[in-house]
Amino acid sequence: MPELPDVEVFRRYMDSTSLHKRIKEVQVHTRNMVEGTPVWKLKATLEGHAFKSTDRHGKYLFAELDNKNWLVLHFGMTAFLKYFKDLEKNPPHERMLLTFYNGYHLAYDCQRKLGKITLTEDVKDFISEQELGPDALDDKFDLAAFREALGASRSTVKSALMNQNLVAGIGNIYSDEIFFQAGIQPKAKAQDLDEEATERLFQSIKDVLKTAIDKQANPEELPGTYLIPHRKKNGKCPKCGSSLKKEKVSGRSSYFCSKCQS
DNA sequence: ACATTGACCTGAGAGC
DNA sequence: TGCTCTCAGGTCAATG
Repeated sequence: MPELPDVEVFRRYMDSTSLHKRIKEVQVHTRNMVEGTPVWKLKATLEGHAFKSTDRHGKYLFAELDNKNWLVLHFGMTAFLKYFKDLEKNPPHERMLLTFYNGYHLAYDCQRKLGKITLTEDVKDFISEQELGPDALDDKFDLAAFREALGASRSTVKSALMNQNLVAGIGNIYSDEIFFQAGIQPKAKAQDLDEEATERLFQSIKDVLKTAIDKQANPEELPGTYLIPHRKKNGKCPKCGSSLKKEKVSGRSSYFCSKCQS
C-alpha cells in the first residue's frame, strides 16, 4: 500500500487527528523498528510535546514537533496509522503507540516490520542523506527534471520510475498504473523513449498520483479505466478486455496489457 | 552500471 | 480441515 498516494493520505489523516495535542506517553513495542536514534531519545523527544505540522517527501512522512525535531515514518509494505480512543480497538500489529493527554491514541501498525521510525532535526538534511530524488508531485519535478532522471538510467523505465534516488514516491503498484495510462511497456528501456512518449509518461505520473490521492488511495474508488483493480490473476484489461500479462520486470511483478501498451 | 537474488519479516491465500 | 508452498505494495547488500 504505502506509496506516495497512500503516504499522502496518512499525512492528511495525521493532520486531521493528531496536531496540537500534547503527547503524554510513547510506547515502543517493537524496538528494532526505531533506527538511527535510541528509543529513550525518541520517547524523550515526543513526550510532553505536540505535533505542529506535517510534511511528506516520496514515501516518507515527517511530523514536526514544537521542539525543533521531526518524527520520521516510513511505511514499508504494510504500515498504516490509526487514531482511536478505546484501547480495545488497537490495531493488530501495533509497533508504536502515542497517547495524547486528551485520552486518544495514535498507533503505528506494521505487520511485516519493514517500515522504520526515526527522528531528524532537518527534513532537507534527511532527504539528502537518503539521497532521495525530487518528490514526484513537487512542482520542481517538471518535464525537464523527468528527462534528466530518465537520462540518468540505462535500465528499464520501470526501474527508473521506482528508483527513489531519481524520483521519490513511486512503487510497484502505481508504476504499473502509470505505464498503463501512458500506453507504455514497463520493460521498455528508459533511453528508448522518444520525446512524445516521455511527455505522456510524465503527464501520467502526475495524473495517476493526483487521482489516487483524490480517491484516498482506495482502489475501489479509482476510475473504471484504471488497471489497479484488475491487477491480479486472470485480470482483464479495463480498456480492451484482453487478458493482462504478468511478468517480472527489474525483479518486480508487473501487470500490463500487451495490446494497449506498446 | 545493470539485473538478479536473497535477506529482512509476517501472514493471506492457493493448492493439495 | 489442515498442511505446505508461494507470494506480497519496500529497501538493502552481495553477486554476476
